[in-house]
Amino acid sequence: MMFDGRSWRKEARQGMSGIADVAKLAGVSKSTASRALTGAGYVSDATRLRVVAAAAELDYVASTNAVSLATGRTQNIGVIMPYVTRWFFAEVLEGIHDALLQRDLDLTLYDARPGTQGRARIFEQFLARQRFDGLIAVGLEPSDHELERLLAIDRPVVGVVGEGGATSVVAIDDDNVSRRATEHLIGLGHRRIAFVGGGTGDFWSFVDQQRLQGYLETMATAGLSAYAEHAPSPVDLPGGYAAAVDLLAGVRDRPSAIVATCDEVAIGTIVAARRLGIRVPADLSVIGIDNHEYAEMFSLTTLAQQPREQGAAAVELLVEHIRDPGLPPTRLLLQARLMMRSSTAPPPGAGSAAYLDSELGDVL
Amino acid sequence: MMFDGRSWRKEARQGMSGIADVAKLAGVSKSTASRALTGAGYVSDATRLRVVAAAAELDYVASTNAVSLATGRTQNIGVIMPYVTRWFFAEVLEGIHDALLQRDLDLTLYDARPGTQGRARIFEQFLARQRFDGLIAVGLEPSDHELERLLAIDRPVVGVVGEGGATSVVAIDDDNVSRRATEHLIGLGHRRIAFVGGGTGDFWSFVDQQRLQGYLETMATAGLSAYAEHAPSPVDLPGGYAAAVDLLAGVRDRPSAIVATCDEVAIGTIVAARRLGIRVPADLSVIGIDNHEYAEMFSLTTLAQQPREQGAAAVELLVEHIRDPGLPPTRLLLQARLMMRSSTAPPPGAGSAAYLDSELGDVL
DNA sequence: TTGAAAGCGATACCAG
DNA sequence: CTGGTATCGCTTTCAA
Repeated sequence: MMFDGRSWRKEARQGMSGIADVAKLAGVSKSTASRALTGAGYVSDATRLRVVAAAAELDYVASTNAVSLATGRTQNIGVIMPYVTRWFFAEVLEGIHDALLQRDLDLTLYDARPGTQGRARIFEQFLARQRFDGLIAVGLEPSDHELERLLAIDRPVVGVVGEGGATSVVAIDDDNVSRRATEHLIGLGHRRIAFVGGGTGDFWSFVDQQRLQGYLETMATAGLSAYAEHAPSPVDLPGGYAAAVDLLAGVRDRPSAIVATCDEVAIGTIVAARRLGIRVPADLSVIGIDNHEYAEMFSLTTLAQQPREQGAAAVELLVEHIRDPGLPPTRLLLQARLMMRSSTAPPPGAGSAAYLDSELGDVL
Repeated sequence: MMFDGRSWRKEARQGMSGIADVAKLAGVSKSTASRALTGAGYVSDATRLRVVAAAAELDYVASTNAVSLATGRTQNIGVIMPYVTRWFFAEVLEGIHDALLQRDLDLTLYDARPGTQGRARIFEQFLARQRFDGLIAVGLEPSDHELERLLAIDRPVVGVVGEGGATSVVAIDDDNVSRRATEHLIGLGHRRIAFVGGGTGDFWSFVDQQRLQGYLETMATAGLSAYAEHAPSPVDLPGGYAAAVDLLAGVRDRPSAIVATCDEVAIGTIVAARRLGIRVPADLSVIGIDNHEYAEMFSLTTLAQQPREQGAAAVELLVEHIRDPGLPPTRLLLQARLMMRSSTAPPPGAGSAAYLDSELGDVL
């Protein structure tokens, strides 16, 4: 006895034609149609053409669910990140998105803001669904428990920013980057150099820790530890602004230069300085890390990283891991480039005595 | 003859247990297990408990692909927007994301930047796949052809920002919003009021057109058409900065107040003014639209909209449309609220003659 | 209240 | 090179 299973959902793919329709129109079997369309297996050129024509004729689009079920591949990549509103993350996201688009892969977004209930749900429920062939984790900094959940999913994971360990990672060398920023300032003749940024209490991100570390070590190496000073702040523009006001306002012997943990903080610092009547770079040098979209407008000297490229590289890496699950974890380190603009200069009383940073030569 | 179809992909769901395993462990049939887990159909409490326990025991997670294939529901929502890096869009995205998370729905992101090849691919290929039960289009402003593709997909669509027409929309009344901004300035005694922002050539967004329109009409109504002036600029901070420099630098009889098309442009304007030695609000009043995260830091008076709420509302609307496909299109207009800060004041020579905007009363 | 079996729409094996 | 058929893992009908 025939049972019409369609009855309970006759509207589901209403109008959509399936591969059976294509096969019928082309006068071949479903198998052949499938082979012709996917390119897997032998099909004569003649029939392929007929099938392709039929598919076009019918506006055939394969049901991804059916394909996924049959192949075990979702053609979808998960992206999980702690912020989508911050510049770096949004840029990485776009880089990932564009790279995926080119490979015909979809992107499912998980916005896992630290400390939120949503984040917990993502780790407990959403990731377990494994609606993706692989996952890109951007600056995630998972807790031990979260990491465990992450490794429990049976799909390759690639990180952007951070250490990696068991998974592949693309990042810049954060320690080295703040070192170069600091050295640039020292090279200009500054001694009293402060570091602005990094967490306030709860969320001290790994990246910021590394950058502070690089700064401190560089100061120590230069024998400038006594001048080292750290003004913590939320890692955004208003945060940098507030921290800079605290650091600079009404103080007589303030630092002559500042290393900011990122451009947002650096720009906040510049805005604060201007408001306080402190001239940049005449009275105060500021260097950032990022090359934010606003950097040029504020003439900010910075170490440029390319988040879009990092996103694209992560996609490449992930795709390789999906193709070959046996691949060992890689650590891809991208270089940051010093962008000389005019927020840094020799310190106030330095005159011509200041010597130029070696890297400056590359630019001039 | 038995054929073991698993051979070609024995690793696919390795370790994952299916509903068959759950059923076996609970000592029931797959059907019963399914009913117990999904809550559809009759199951005795006793067996339900056993099934649920078995599922927990095995860490059972339903294969979304199989579920989708069987039910025709993907449990996934598509979000398409022209930018993910701009404040408003990123905020809406977070609002949508969080609302979806609560409803156990996934989010697939389509970043359709105007004029890019990727955008074309999204419309031609990705949307056609219909990997979602519904779509939210944020400030998309589709071309005729794009709109056609959009309507061709057999799924409900909800817009955020814009007109809507055939689809439901949540938005603020852009025309009215710039009217109120302009009236606020006029109320303070300003006459020479310029409008900054809006497209440069190619992309004149609908929203910006409406806001410019509202400004022009308000000026006309107040008999101030002669003073009206429009400085077009890219709709971002550097764009506002550049436009403001052009508008204000080295001019003797410059405007005493500016309506910016959004806060990013307004802030760019403030930064430019400060750099030029023009005091805000003493010499120049600036009002924006948005209540951007930086607005407070720049003491920006603005008409606050709540993008997160708009995103959440869009989700709500969309879910209703999915539940009941017959529902007629709705247009949900949210109110913007005037946030008085200190970037606006009576014009330079006004003294006590300036009268206060009626809306000011609400705040004081 | 439960179970058996027919789909959902594709892919991939095997035989021809 | 092509076609028949058994899956992928789940839901839903229908009969018991």
